[in-house]
Amino acid sequence: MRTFARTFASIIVRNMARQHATLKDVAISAGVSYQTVSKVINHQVQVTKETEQRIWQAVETLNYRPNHTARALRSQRSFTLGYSWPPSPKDQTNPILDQFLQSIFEAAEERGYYLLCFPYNSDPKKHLEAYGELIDTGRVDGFILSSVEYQDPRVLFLLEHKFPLAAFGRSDPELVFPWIDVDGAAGIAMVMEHLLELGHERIAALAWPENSRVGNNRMEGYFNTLMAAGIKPVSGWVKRGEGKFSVGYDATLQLLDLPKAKRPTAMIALNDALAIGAMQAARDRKVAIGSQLAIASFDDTPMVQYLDPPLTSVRQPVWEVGQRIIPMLLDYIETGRLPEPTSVLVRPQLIVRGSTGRQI
Amino acid sequence: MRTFARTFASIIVRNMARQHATLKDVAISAGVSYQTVSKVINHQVQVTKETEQRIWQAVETLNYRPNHTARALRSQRSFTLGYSWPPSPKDQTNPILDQFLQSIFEAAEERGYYLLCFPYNSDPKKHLEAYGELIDTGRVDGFILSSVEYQDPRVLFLLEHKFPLAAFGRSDPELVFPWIDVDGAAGIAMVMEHLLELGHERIAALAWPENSRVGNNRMEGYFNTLMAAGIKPVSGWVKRGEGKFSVGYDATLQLLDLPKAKRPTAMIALNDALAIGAMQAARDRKVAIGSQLAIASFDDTPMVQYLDPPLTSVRQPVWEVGQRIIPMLLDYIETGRLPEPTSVLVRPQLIVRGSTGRQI
DNA sequence: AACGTTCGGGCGAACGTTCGCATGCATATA
DNA sequence: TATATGCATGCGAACGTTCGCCCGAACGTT
Repeated sequence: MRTFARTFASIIVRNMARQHATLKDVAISAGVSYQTVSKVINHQVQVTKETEQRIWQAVETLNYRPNHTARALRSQRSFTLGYSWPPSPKDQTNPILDQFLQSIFEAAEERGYYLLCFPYNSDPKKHLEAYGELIDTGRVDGFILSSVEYQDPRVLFLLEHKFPLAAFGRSDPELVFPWIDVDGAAGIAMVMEHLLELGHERIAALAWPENSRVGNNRMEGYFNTLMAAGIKPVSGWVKRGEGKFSVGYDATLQLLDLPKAKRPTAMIALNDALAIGAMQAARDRKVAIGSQLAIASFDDTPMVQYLDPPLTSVRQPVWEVGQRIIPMLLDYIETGRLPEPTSVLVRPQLIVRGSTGRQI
Repeated sequence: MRTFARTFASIIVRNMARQHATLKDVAISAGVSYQTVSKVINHQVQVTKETEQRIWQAVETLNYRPNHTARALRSQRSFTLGYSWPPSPKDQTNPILDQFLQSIFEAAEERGYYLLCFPYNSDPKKHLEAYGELIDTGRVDGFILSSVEYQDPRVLFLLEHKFPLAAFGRSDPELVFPWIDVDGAAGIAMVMEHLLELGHERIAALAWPENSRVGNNRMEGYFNTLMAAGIKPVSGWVKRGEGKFSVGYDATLQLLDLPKAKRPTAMIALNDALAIGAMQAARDRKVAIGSQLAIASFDDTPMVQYLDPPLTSVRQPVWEVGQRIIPMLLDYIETGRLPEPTSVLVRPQLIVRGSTGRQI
């Protein structure tokens, strides 16, 4: 037996007697039928200047606002977008969450939409149920997704149900849906070229596990740049693991404990936490960051500018992503056709700081 | 002339022919009237075991889900809560946002509610309009507020409109509304007692401007503890400014450049960014953090555990705040009476690390 | 035998919109 | 003068629920 109404039934409905003006009130005040008022408000029909004038006048004096729920019921559209994202682990902060949210809220509001946010259930099956419920109860017109992976169950589910979505991040190339992504390969390539220019040729990498879509994309920038420079990658110099401090710390200790001839002079990290771990390892081994070991990373968490030395990092154009993903989704919802272009790749920006100071 | 429907009129309504089962479908399938189905689903009426059985069976096979919009229209309740928060400045990350959001999303979902998030408009007048619109269009049943200040316009507005709210943070004592807050005074007092135990008696403070409600509350913990220990506060040792790196850095340099006899041996900061600035200043003046100068702060941003040395800081019980604020608001909405207790103060937790290491 | 009570369930209405079509009137056309 | 065209507006219905009231049958009580 389902229980979707378990709380509903027991609610004591409050009567605040808060009366809003309705279409009918406006109609009476303006001396027309309420359907005409509706049409004027929605700019659907031509009326005489005077009638229109009277109607808007009445709207103004009665302080009329169309009831969203009634409008949604009749038009079968909720003007609401669903969004849920994986929470960041306790020992880390999501560096782009706030900005991304503010950006999509603003872009959505501009077109008359709001965002409905719901918890991220770590059990994929239950998480998909949440999407199903929002769809079936008609609460949302589409979804924003982020942290998309290969064969992402959410993407597959929504495609299967032919329900509109737009994602921050790619999935498998053969899955066609609106997405926008930061060109991670280009970002790391910028870092690599920066290091090459500084004279580094022995560059290690702190990477993520091989099943990470985002990680693999960023690492393309590493391998491609090395290849283009005619440098053969050293297999032991690519360390993989979770993107957290301890992984970066341990991996870097291993690298620094290599015999001098086999030691890298620079390293890139796929995110800031790894790089911060690397910096601590360097300090513990009395290796001067910047001059003896250059370190650079990805994300540009605001506070890395205050590390000692400040960390060179790649900054994602988060605000832009938010501003662009919303129109993609809304165009899809409102026209029923995939937006053109269906997918967008934006370039990140390299922020050079002291951690990649000139080599001695 | 208002334009609330400017986008609405021009929308090409898509016909995805996505058919959901309705009450009537279930009723036909179960051989009863659709109103009876409604009552069974909402547990409002007694029916025979067999009838109920047939109805739930039909619900199951047709995969029926009550249409949220219709339910909201009829019952005049949206089962949605509004939330908007001030975006963090570009050079800082909001350390508790993600956890707080996940917590309130989860707590709300548990009682059948979702959160509608909308952008924070820095112009207070326009920002209040957003609240007004959500109220007037019936999109939300109540609001969550955070970063509440003295004479907070949002609080005043909602109280005036008698619209339900619950806040993370206090406002003026004479304003009665549901709120939950972290006891900042207690948090700083814990830090102060920790420093006193270590033998420090010369303790400076990096504080916020005097019009900050949260800041003043935290500083109570500073002054009260000093007074209780019989230590007279030194006026020049309380530095005030925005809670950012550069302020902490500059203020600390000033303190460290005092003649040795007038110099503090420890300092507290009202947030992590200030403390990180202080640490950098200490490094630049070759002052050993922990032994020569103890530094402690408030917030416990995840990454401060990775600073060198790791930073002693006060951690807010963010998850708990989220779990408790939602029931406060929902009880208020559903019963129409202020929740009991109307306001709650929770204690933060002191996390001791190397930055307050033993004094030499 | 007449009467109240309880139980199971039905019925019409309402929530506030939008939609499709009809209608009346004035103007232009045959 | 009769007929087509356009314009401004009205009308009934529908979206999918919940709500309040009614009704008939079964049961027990006087």
